[in-house]
Amino acid sequence: MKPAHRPPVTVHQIARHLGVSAATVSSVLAHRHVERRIAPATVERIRAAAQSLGYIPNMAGRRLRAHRTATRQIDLAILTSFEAPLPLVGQALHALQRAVEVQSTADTRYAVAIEMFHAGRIREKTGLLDADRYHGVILTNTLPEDDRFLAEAALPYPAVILGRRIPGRCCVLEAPEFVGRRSAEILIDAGCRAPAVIHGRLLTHTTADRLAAFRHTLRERTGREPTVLVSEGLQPRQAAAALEQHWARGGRVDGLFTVTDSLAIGAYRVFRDLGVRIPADVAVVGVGDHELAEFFDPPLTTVAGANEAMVAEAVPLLFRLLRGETVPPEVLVVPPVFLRESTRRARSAGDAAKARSRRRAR
Amino acid sequence: MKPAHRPPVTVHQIARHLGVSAATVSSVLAHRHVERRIAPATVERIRAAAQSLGYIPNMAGRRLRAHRTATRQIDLAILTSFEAPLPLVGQALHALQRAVEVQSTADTRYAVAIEMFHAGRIREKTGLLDADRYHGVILTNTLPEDDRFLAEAALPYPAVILGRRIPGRCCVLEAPEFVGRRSAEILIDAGCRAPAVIHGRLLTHTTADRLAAFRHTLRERTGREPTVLVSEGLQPRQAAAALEQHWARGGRVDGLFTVTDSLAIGAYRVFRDLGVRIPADVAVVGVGDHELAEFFDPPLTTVAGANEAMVAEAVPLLFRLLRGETVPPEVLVVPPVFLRESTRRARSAGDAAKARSRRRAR
DNA sequence: TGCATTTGCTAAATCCATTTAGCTTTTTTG
DNA sequence: CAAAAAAGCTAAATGGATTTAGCAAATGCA
Repeated sequence: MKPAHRPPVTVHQIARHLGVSAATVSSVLAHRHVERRIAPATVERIRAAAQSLGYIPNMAGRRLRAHRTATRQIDLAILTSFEAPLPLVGQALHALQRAVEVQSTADTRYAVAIEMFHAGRIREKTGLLDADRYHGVILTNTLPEDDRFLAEAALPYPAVILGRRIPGRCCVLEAPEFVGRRSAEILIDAGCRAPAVIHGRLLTHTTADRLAAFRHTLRERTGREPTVLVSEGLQPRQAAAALEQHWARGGRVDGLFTVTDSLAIGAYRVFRDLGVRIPADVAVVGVGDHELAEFFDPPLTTVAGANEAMVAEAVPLLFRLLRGETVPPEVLVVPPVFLRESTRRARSAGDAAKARSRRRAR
Repeated sequence: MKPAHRPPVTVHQIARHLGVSAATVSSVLAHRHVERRIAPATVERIRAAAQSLGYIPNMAGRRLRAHRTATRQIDLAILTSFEAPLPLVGQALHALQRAVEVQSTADTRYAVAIEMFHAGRIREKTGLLDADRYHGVILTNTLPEDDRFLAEAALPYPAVILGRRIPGRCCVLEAPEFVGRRSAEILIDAGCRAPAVIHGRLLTHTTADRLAAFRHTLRERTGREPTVLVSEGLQPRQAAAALEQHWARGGRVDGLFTVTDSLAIGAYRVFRDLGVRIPADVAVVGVGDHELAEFFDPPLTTVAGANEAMVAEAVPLLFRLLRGETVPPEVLVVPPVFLRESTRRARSAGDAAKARSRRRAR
C-alpha cells in the first residue's frame, strides 16, 4: 500500500478553484448542464478542472442526497480468503444473490460484494472493523490465525461464520469429524490396507479437523496410520507431483483420501499413467462434490464438504440477524455422501466391466 | 420484488419517538454509550425502539460523517449474468482484486462487488442507471437483448465491456471468428467427416459468433454442414442428454465441437458408455480452458475462450478510465489454443498407447 | 426606450449519522 | 452547607453532492 498524498477533491474545491459555485460544478459533473443551462465554455472549464485535479465523486455523499425518498441500500459482503477455491465462494454468492432477489422490495435494494483477504492475514484487511461498510457479512475460508483475531475483534455488524466456531458469533459448521470419519470408513470398506491422504500445505480449521478424524478413525478401526502426502497447493498438478514423488520413492498405496476433489483428479492422472487401476488397485475418495466429480473416469466418490448445505443455512441466518432476531449460536450441517465407482472395489476383474454395462443400461 | 411499505427509519425518528435527542440515539447504536455516559435504562429503551421500528443504518450517512479525513472509497463492480459460468466471473474477480491491492493507497480504499442480472434482462437491474452506485464496472456475459439496451442506455460511470462491441464504450473482445474457425480446422485436420457442434439454448453474442465461424469454416473447407445439437444448459448432464438423444435417433458423429468444456465432459461420458473411443472414433474440441481440461481422460483439446486474457486487458483499462484517461474503444485478444489428446487422431490402434507412454516418459 | 424573456449562474436547504462543546441536574466531598 | 465533581443529556456543526427557488445580466421584441 502506497502512502497517502493529498486530500480528496470535492466539487467545492473545483468550484473555488474556478471561481464558480459548487452547484454549477455538480450540475456539470452529473451531466445536468443542458437542463441547467450552463454555458458550454463553463462546462468545458469544469470538466478540464475535474480531470486535472483528479476528481473522484464521493458516492456516500451522492447517495445520501440523491436517493429517491424511501430507498435504502443494504450492503452485504462475502469475506473470503484469496487462496480459497472460487467455486465454493461462487456457491455462496449465488445463494446470497438469490435470497437478495427474494428479499428485495421497492424501497430496499441490496448490494452484494465479495471481498478478499490473504489467508491468515485478515487483520490487515482494510475497513474490517469499520462500522460504515457492511450491514452484514458471511465470513469463510479463514485460517486459525484469522480465527484468533476474529475471536477478539468486535465486528460492528452482523456476521455469519462458515466452517468454524467463534465464540459469540453465529456459526454454521460441518458436523465435526464427519467427513474424516466417513472417508476412512469408505476406504476401509473398500478393503484398503495401505491408505494415504493428500492435502495442501495451508490447513484451514475444517481441513485440519477432517484430517484428524480420518487418522483417528483409521487408527481405531485398523490400528494403522495413513501415509500423509502434502502438496504445495490444491491444484491437480500439485497433487500429481506429490503423488509421483511418493511413488518414485517406492511408496505404494491402495486407497487415497484427497481433501478436495481437484487433488483427486490430479491423482487420477498419475494412477492412469502408472497403470494403476481405479478402483481395482486403488480406491479414491474426494471432498467437495466438484460439479464434474460425477463425470470423472471413473466417477469419484465424494464425501461432500457441506459447503452448499452450509451456505443454504447461512444466508437465512444472515437475514435474521439483519432483522435483529436472535439466532442459534451454532448450526451443524451433515454433509451428503456420494458413493460412486472410484471406491467400488472390484473383487474380480469382471466387476468393473459389469458396472459399466449396468450404467449403460440405464 | 415486493411493493414499498414504509419510509426508512432514521436515528431522528427513533429520537422523536422516545423523546430524546438524535445524539443520544446515535451514541447508543454506535456502541459509544459507555464513554458518552448514557443511562443504562435509556440504552435499553433505545435498543428496543431501534429493534421494533426496524432501524437499518444508512451507510452513506455514516460513511460521509465518520470517515477518517482524506480516505476515499472507490466502488468497483463486476456485472455478470446469473446464468454465466462462475469460474469465468471468478477469474475476473481475482484479477480485479489483485489490481486493487496494488492500486490501494492509505487514502484510497476499494470495494469490489459482483452484481448479477438475469441473462437478457439487464434493463431490470436496479440501480444500473444510477450515478450513486459505482465508480466503474466491468460488464460481461450479456445476451444480445442486453447489448441492445446498453447501446442506448447512458451508463453514468466508466465501464469496460467484455466480449462484445457496444458503440461508444470501451470493449475488450475475442478476435472475432477465431475460436469457431480454429475449432473447425482442428476437427478437419483430425480427419473428421461428420462433425457436430453442441451448444446451450441461450446464445451470448460471443457464442453465436463462434458458431457462425465454425459453420462457415466447415462449409468453406469441406462443403458440409455440421450437425447441431442443442442442450438445455451448459451442465455436463444436459450435454449428455442431448448427445444420447441424437445417438438414439441413429445420428452419428466423428468430431465434436462443444462451446464450453463442461459440455465436453458430458459428451465424454456418453461416448465412453457407448464404447466410442476418443480420439480414435471421435475427436472432441472444447472451449474455455477449464482448469481440469488437461486432466480429462483423454486430455481435452481446447480453443480457450480468451476470458483470462481479456480480463487481463480489461482491468488496467478500467483503471485508466477511472483516471479520466482516454482509452482505445476496442481491444482484440487472440485466445490461446491447447492441443491435447482428444483431437490427436490415432491412425493405427497403437498410436494411442504410444501417446500414453510418451506422456509417462516426461 | 421599455418591457418581457432567456441565459447563466448562486444561495441555501437537504439527505443521515456522528461528534464536540456545553448545559443542567444530581451526587460527592471538604 | 457550599463548592466541586460526576452523570446524563442536548444543540449545533460537519461531511459531499444535489436540487430548488430565485437573482442579475443579457437579449429580444414592439
